[in-house]
Amino acid sequence: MPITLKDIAKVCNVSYSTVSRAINNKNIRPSAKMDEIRETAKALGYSPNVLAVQLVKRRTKIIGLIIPDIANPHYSEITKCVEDAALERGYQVFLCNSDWNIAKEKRYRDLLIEHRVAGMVVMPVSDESHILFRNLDIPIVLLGSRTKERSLNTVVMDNHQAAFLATEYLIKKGCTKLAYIGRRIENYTSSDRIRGYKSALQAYGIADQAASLINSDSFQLEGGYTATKKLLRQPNRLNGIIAFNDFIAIGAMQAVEEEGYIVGSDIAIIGFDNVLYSALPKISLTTVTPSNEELAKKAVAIIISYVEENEKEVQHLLLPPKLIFRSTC
Amino acid sequence: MPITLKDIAKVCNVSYSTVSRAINNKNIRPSAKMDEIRETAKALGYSPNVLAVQLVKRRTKIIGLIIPDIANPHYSEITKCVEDAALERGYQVFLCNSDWNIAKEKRYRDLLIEHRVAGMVVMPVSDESHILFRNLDIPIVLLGSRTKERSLNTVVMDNHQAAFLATEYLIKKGCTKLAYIGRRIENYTSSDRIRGYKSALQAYGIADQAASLINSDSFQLEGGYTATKKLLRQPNRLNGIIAFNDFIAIGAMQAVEEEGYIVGSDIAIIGFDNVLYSALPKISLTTVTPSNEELAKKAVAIIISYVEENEKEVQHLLLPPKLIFRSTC
DNA sequence: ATAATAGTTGAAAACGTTTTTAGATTACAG
DNA sequence: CTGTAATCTAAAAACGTTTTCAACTATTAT
Repeated sequence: MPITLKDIAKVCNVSYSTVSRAINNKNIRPSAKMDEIRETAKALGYSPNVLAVQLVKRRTKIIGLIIPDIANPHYSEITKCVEDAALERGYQVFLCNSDWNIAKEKRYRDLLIEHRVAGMVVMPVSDESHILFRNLDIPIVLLGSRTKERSLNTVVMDNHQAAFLATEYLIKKGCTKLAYIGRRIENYTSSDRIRGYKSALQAYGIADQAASLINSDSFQLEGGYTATKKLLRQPNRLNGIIAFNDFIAIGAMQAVEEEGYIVGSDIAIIGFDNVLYSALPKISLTTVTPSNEELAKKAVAIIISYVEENEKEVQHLLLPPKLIFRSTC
Repeated sequence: MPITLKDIAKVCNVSYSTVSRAINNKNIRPSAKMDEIRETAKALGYSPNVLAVQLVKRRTKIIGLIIPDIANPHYSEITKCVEDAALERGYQVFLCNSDWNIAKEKRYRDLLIEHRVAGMVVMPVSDESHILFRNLDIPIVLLGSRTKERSLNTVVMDNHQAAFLATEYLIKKGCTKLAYIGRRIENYTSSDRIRGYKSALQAYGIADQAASLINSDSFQLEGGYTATKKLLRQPNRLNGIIAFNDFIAIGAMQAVEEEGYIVGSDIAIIGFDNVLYSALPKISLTTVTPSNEELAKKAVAIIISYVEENEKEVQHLLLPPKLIFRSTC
């Protein structure tokens, strides 16, 4: 059994409250006795029972992180950033993998509440799952997705601006016939990017018939691949593709190459999210993304502001997008 | 403040110990009163305080997972598997990212002890860090790396057999001049694979001059790339490469292609670990790996056997390797 | 109807801390 | 020396549970 305060107290012939004070430096003056207590604590290998501490203090230093798929590099990178940001502030991360499963997400939500976490950072499975996190009297931060109800804190990239930037970049690179490949889903991420795409078209006076909006069957490689194949069979070949995400973009690259065009010079392609694959020399996809570090830092900061500074206001943060220039444009 | 047992007890006019029993179904017979208690608990939104439960039961249902880099797909996949395996047994994962930093690893070790986790699954930063986990009176499982001291549980792929299998496969595919690219490091993973390579050479009567052992500068793409470049400048061209890991293998692929040879037909390449990239159609690397699910399941099972079945024996599990056939051989 | 038994219940202790309270000691000024 | 303030210490309460124990209440067998 682990050593407790009482064990140390017995050895040092003091009460265990004195030991507690010695270890937490709650004494005004340092003294020989205090030193002695600290030394025997170390000698006995004392390790404070965080469970007891948290129980009596009625707060934990744990942040729950709910993400859809830790094996996906996009999420694992964010996880790393959240972990780093938490550690920096003295907090730990309780990892929850919802597996794109809303039932699991709910289960984890309850579990985290039972564990009395300081707060939760959530990348929800879908927009419907947002309601799971309302009225929880634990601070919640939605990461990377906006929501209709304004009661939840959000930290997201400015997707409108991001898509605008991406489209503008292609136009400035000389692209005259553009296509946006994505999924038409009732979802802020999607609709913001589409809006951004459209306002860039307008801002640069690109005619409607020179800019299409194509549906992808999935968010994966295949979706981008088949959509692009279809696009390339149409007359009046396009020369710029904005893909909803990097996977779709990589699928598009494959299709473009198969059809005998050269990615970058014949057809420029830009994606979103800066997935790990995109950096591979063989792929080298130009993409736009928020800084994950920023995203994570802000999210953690919001939670801590609630529990430590007694913040009450709901926060909605829009982070500026960042273009990552590589070889597909 | 959250609802407690006492709140429910007050409403139902019973003692709080009765409420506890009702909620945990510790009563032999179901009765109307029990149902009433459970209903008011639900109505009030009762959520048990796990901290208190864990304190009094003197055990948690948390497994600490210490890995070097969650953003690396290799580790994030294992993380996912550990998380799944834990969830299946009713445990949760406390994620710790050591960042290849032994000081951080130590800090996390202490933190997990303070949290009184049920056990730890560790993928150590280096062989030296093994000693951090000795004599902890918490069950420890080293995942994916063997250690000299037999006091720690280990679950690893049989690296000797794995390298043997990989080499044998190349030989049977018709490769006559082989090279192994890896790092010569005092490390079981490395040395076991080298031994496996050598015993396959011996078993199939490959002469020493037809089989080299090349050092890679790093475990990354570049290491494999430069080593292969060097190899290809030698006379009497090789036709089969066994790389210590997939990154080195992918680097080697790049070099092979640059030198004008065709991966697969001219020069076969096989890696280890089945990193996520390896599955990409553009890469499609043949590789050998353990089943991460198995690895994780066994590790979790060992920890649970200690805490729930009072197991005392240290276990050393060797998991069979698995060849993943793709297009580089 | 009564005794024996089985099942249910409430009080209380325990888990390992922090923190409040009140008491004891020290220090210092008058 | 005494009185007061300042500081330190021990005891006890609290955090929210589970669990033991003893007391009680049904239930069954005689």
